[in-house]
Amino acid sequence: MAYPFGEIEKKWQKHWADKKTFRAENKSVKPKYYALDMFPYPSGAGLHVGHPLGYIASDIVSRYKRLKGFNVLHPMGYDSFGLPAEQYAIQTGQHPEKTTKDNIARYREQMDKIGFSFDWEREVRTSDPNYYKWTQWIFIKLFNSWYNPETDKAESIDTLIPKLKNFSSLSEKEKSDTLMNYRLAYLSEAWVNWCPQLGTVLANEEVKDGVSERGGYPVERKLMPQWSLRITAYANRLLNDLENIDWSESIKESQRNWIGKSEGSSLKFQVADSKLGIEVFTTRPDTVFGVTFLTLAPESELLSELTTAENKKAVDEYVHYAKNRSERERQSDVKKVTGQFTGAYAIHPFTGEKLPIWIGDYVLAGYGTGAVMGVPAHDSRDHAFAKHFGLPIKQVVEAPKDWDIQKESFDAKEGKCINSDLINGLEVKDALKKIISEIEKRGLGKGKTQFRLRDAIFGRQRYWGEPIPVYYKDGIPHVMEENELPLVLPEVDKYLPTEDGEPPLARAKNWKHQGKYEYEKTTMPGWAGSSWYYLRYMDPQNKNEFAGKDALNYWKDVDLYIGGAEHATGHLLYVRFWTKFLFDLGLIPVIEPAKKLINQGMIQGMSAFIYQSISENKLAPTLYLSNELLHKDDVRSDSFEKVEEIFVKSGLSNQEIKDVKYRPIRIDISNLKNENELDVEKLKSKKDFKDGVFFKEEDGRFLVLREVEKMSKSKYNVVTPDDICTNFGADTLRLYEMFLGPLEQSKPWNTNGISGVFGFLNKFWRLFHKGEEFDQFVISNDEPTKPEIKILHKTIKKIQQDIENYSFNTSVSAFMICANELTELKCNKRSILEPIVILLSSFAPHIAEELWEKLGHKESITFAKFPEFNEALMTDDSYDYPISFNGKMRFNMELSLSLTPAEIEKEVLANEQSKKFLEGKQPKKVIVVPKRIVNIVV
RNA sequence: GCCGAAGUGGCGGAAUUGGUAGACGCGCUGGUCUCAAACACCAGUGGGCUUAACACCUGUACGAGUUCGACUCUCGUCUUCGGUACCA
Repeated sequence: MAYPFGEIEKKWQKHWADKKTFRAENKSVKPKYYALDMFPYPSGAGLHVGHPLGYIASDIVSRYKRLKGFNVLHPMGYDSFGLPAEQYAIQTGQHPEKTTKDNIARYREQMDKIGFSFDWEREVRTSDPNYYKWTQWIFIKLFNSWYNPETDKAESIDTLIPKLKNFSSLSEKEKSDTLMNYRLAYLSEAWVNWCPQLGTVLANEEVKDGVSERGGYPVERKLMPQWSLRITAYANRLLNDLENIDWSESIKESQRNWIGKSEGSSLKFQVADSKLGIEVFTTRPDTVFGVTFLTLAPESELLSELTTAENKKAVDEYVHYAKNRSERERQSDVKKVTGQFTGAYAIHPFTGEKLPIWIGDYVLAGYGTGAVMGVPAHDSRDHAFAKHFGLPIKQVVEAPKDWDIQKESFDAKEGKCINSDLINGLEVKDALKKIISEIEKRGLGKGKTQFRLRDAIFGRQRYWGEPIPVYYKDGIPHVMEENELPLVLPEVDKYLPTEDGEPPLARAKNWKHQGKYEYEKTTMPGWAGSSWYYLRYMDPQNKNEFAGKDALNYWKDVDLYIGGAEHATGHLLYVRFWTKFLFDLGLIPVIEPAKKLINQGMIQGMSAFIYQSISENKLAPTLYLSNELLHKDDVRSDSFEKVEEIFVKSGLSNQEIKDVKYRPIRIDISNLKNENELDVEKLKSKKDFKDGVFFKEEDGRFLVLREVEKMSKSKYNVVTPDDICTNFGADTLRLYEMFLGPLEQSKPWNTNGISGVFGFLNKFWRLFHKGEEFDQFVISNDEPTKPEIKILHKTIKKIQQDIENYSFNTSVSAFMICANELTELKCNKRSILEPIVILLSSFAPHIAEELWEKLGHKESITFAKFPEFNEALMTDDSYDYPISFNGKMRFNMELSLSLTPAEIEKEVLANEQSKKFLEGKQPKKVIVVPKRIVNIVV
């Protein structure tokens, strides 16, 4: 008989909600602890078993910290603006707000069933006007700020104006345009990732492999006026401050790569017979004597002036080609070298040589100056370009012997400079210093640091996002007054772009600032609201401020932040950026949002595939083959003869039958009977499959192919936590998700081990109960024995250490060991069990509350005190020493811990068994490690 | 290509500063209980050798090395997963 988890869990979930057990106070004498989960986007698919993994971990820590006497802030909310709800709205006409509300209700219901200790009074939703009012407010602050390089922080734009020459004499439009070059939120013409299918631009990190991350649509480059945030101003600080936060090395490394700092020099090349100059950025100015050509990006503005008449046609054609080559193509054939000679030449600033000027799409317009100096001998890309177009290759750094510079470039930043005039003979490191100072002395350029990081495009041509609080007056953008916020998202008749290609907001009727001025029509990107939500949780109801000073100063920053690693270069970079910005303005007391970050591993799904026939002939019925049939060596098996028969009957010709192909298609895993067998009848009840002909294995089973993939609705492999809560209870789900393995590791979901965890909870329950049905609560008040005390203290120590190391899988094992040992001792003593219930309460709170109440406590176990362990009570007087000979363990020997190493040695050597292994020889050496091991070298 | 993480039984995974490899759980085998099943309980379970036991050999991706002693440290090789991709 299983313990009554159903009743218990319902009872305590209600109790916690009614009593507001987990309410956090903004004023407290207790130390604070802020445990934050990345809030979810409430998708229509509901919560799957991957979501709670991190939530359970942070919940364990939160409950543990409460027991340790902390005032814990553990909130939850919803990142509720975003594309899927809008796509759904376009399809169905249903307002995204409605969809979002419904989805949130479902998420909430699912989360409530798992027994999280969230303070629900602090819930935030980014799509709520009371919330996005402050997102807009921060945008206005960004607009009104610039980054002062001298103070190295953001300041009000007012401090910039006195530094600008002749500013007051400029026209309004000119003033606006000038300041736009400085504002941290600014409007500019920018090359963007335009996704025609989604009808919007995407940020760099929303594009994966040249297609949109959501939906997988092609992305092309387009020049458009765009609102952007000047995150690049913070590049250095975003990089340097990584040193001081306890985040995983892999996340820090991806941020470092994303920021991509490189040091080098700018260098100007004069164009021959022209006033034009071309500035390049290079990290290897030491190779300047190896330059044999220059390459410009196809987007370069200089092209029109540079290109000679006879090359104009070819250049135009190339530019056209390069522009229309989608990002995807560019990326998929990186190896393909393309380019075009402009006909123009540049003058080498040191040697005066004439260098041909080329364009090539391996040069990116957005990085550096959009121009590179070609040093084919020491840069593999330049090398490939030079080889392809037959340009000379000139070696200027010594390479290892037998290195054929014509065949392969020598890119390493080491060796002696050769053929290099004034830096001849210098090591690269020294040559760099010397040549940069020479470049600076001659006024050709200067030492420079370049970042890969680009400014973040902030506008989206979409409906379901925060309106940007900007209006246009005489073509000049103005931000709204703070007291006019929020700028509420207007109603529209359709969620599609207008016929003229304007964003959906252009459909809003009479939507004008003060009834006169056009509002900005783009909305903010998905990451806007999530860039500061951790602050709003501190004071979510505040009507006057984004959060009150007292709350901000009390909670400060997040102590533990848990979420997916996929946000490494998106959200996690933006939230750091906004934090630093708000700090610069004196609005918050911290420069980093989270001290500690843990990336929980992804819980993958097991997709199921079956083979489907595809034929050109429409008359052909669709056949489905069991997994193994296609892999049989003898394809002419009985089944295949039948397959052909069917096709013949449908009127297919021999050739058409030959052309029939089979492809694996995903089917919903709810159609499976067990691990790899399909319930054919169930699948046939679905309309897409009802006319299919299914071919089974000889034994009558229809097998599917299982493959581990990301768990997602579109892959039909989602497992929700609900069934487990119903069948085994939330406590089992919580323990099981932790027991699966280390938190940070990705793993496919399988329920094979769940009975073990469930069995443990029942066993634990039985420690407190007697009778046939284990329904009589019986506890003894006897004094505990020494072994019982030892078990208790060992467990306290282990659980505490494991929680502090976020090693939850091993704590679950420790609980199991503890229950096994106490069961063995038939221990039902209050003095042992009571503290263990407290330990367990962070992991399995419902059963713990119930037992706690039965133990006679009136208050929730949340307010109990975490027991302390005493090392002295855990140790025995003796230790069972493993005795090894030449490092090989041979036998064990129980020895008193009071013995000195010399005494141990004597005892061991005197032992009968030792004599056998010594074979009469004298031991060369005896190593005794007290309380560890004895090793005898023979 | 580059960066990061990781390779341990049939499976998920344990193993303090280098100190009994395989904890705990699943699965499997045998048994007790039961009319039967479920639950529960007991015993066993890396591989090899041996009729069997005692014992022995071998074993943490592979190959070397350091050490009294290596899953753990060093060097090299291979594989898998994740991130990233012409950033000059």
